[in-house]
Amino acid sequence: LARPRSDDKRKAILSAATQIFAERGLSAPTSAISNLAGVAEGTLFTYFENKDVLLNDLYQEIKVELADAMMTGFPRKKSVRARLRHIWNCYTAWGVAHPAQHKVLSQLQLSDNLTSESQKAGSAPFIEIQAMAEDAVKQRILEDIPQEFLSATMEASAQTSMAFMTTHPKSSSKFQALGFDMFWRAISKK
Amino acid sequence: LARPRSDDKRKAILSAATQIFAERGLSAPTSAISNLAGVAEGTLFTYFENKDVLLNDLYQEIKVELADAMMTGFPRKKSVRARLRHIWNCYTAWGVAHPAQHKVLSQLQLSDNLTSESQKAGSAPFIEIQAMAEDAVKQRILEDIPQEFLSATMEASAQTSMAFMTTHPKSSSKFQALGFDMFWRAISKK
Amino acid sequence: LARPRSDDKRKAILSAATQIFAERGLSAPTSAISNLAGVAEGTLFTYFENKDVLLNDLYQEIKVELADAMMTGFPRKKSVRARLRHIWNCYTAWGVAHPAQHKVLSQLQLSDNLTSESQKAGSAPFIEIQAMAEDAVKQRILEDIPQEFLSATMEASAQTSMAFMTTHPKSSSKFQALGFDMFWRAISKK
Amino acid sequence: LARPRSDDKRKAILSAATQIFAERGLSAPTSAISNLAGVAEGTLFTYFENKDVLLNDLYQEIKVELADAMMTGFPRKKSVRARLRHIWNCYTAWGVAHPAQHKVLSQLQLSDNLTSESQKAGSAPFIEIQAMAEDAVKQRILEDIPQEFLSATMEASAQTSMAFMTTHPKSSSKFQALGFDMFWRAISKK
DNA sequence: GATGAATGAGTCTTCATTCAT
DNA sequence: GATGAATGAAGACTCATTCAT
Repeated sequence: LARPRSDDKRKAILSAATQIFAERGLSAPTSAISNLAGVAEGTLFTYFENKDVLLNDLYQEIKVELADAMMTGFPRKKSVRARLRHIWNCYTAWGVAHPAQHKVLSQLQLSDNLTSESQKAGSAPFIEIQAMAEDAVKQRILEDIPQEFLSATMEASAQTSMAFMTTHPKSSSKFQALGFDMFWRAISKK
Repeated sequence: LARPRSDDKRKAILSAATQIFAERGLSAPTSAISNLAGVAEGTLFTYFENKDVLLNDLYQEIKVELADAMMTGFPRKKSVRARLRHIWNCYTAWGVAHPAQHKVLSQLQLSDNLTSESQKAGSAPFIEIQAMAEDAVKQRILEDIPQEFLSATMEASAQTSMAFMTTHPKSSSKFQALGFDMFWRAISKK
Repeated sequence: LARPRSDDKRKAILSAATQIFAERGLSAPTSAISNLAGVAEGTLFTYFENKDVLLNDLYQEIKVELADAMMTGFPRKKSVRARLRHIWNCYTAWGVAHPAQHKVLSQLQLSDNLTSESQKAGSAPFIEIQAMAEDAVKQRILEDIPQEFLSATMEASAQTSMAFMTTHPKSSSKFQALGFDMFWRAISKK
Repeated sequence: LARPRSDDKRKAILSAATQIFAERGLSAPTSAISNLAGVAEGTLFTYFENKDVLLNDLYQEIKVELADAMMTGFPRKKSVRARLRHIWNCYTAWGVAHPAQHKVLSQLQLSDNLTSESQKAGSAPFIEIQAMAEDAVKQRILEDIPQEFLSATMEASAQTSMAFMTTHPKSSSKFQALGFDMFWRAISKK
């Protein structure tokens, strides 16, 4: 192959897209992205067929990154609480450490640009978490809460914590802990 | 230009904007709005200086509506739990009954279009709720949670419930109750 | 109405389109047209929804002009030959006098841009000619030639004459006459 | 660059170009051509300096093919009518058998892409026909028609026949014969 | 005040051509 | 020579906003 498609360039575009979309919203021009990535406007379209594909690929990319962050060091053998706490900490830490990715993820989840395939692919890395939750409910460790509702609640609670962790960097760990305690009270038996 | 006369027209535009933004996102063209409102494209700009102003005014409008819905019949004399429950029920019921307003509100809160003034004005109607929460914390009825964090948590939890109430209409009241129970466990002492 | 859509402007755009398309082909940019017409690029699209509509409207416009040129002074009462001669003369004279229109018409007829509706509308003004031809065939004045084939032959022959009339302006009427004589020999009995 | 070696590749590109241009017009992208030809996008440009050169070379190629089709079995010794009939049959048969080539030829002749050199080269193979026609005029077999006008008329008439032969395959030979009869009446003495 | 035509900068995308590999 | 990624100038069309009527 003559000059193979460069993975660096692809990553540069995705990274630029993350930054630009975070700063200017999903309606930001592709030219701003190619510009920041240091490639020609047309080059973006050799790596991503069109803007929608870019959006969807970006979504999956971030989701994988996030899943990686959450599952490294996952204490499979420990208590439900410990495992949830691990996820909670990783998720909120990731969000605070990667505000652009986090913001873009939120925007993408609300937008109409995600294909159902992307959504499926995006939730795949989180299957283990769901399995754990279902188990815990069956074991009567958690309240009888539909699994999806539980996930959604965790998501929402973590988002709230993250927001405060970002806004109050000095109390970051305090809000991280407080958020989890509240979440745990919300879902655990007795 | 001073505030022009026809309040009907202003309301028609705001109502159309709600519908259009809910269906097509905040980047929907103003022409779609004026069109649905039954006024000329230019007319929109005699009622709202520009699109950003429209967005901010719409935000405040919806917030006021929402506050109205939440405060009518507010049981000032009852227990903290009863009062929170009232707010919870009103809020979620309003969201389910007014999906367009609710959706637009979420979009606006995430967008970069809101001025800090709008945000301030938008939270004004909720002062009473905040006061109540602070009181309850002092009275040791609630956990020691910063007031803002408590509000944000309530907001997030209610959003989650609403989403499920809308998606599962038959279990609407079940999710409404479940959501509140979880929220109450999260914040109440012991 | 505030500033009603100006027929002058519409005509200016159509006229500019004729000139530009004749000079640079149907793929000429719309900006060249708006530019020549003395309007903003966007204005073109308030008069014609998109380029295809412009193309189709232009086609019908030219066809009507052409039909007008051919049918004014049409000698309904004279012989078939006289009537065909009238049409021949008008058509070729029109083509020579309006080379841009003529060229664009040819291009449009070959392009894939014409809707079947446009084609129908475009041939409407020529119904009388077709009726005459069919009559003449029945009356045994003309050879037994399918009406459509006869029309097509006339069209092709006239095009050929026009081309030579344009290229050899001094012999214009000679070629006009020669072309018709040949055409008449081709179709007439005996 | 000197003419590169693989004649196969050159032919593949020309053949692909014929098909693509016939289907999608002369504005079809060169990438579609290289793609169909099974070569890289850049390769096309080692065989043809640019798109215009490709267009002109294709024109000459088709013209030569067509001349071949018309002159094989040419009855040099027979009557003018027989010789013209041979040409007529070969031309129309070729057009019907090679619709893509035929269509592209028409498009090229109308386009502004042909250099005068190409046009000269393209008409070279038809010199013999022209010579025959001039002879016949001198011999008073044909009407006194300028040679170029006669050629143009034959071209136009044959095109018309071809169009009907293609559209009405069942009456193909009928239209072939009818067209020639009309053409012959148009040009022959008495 | 109301109207909607006019404006033109801005957007995504295409494509002939170049050139590094 | 062959390849196909890279380029960037167009091009069709949109849309917030202005302003003549």
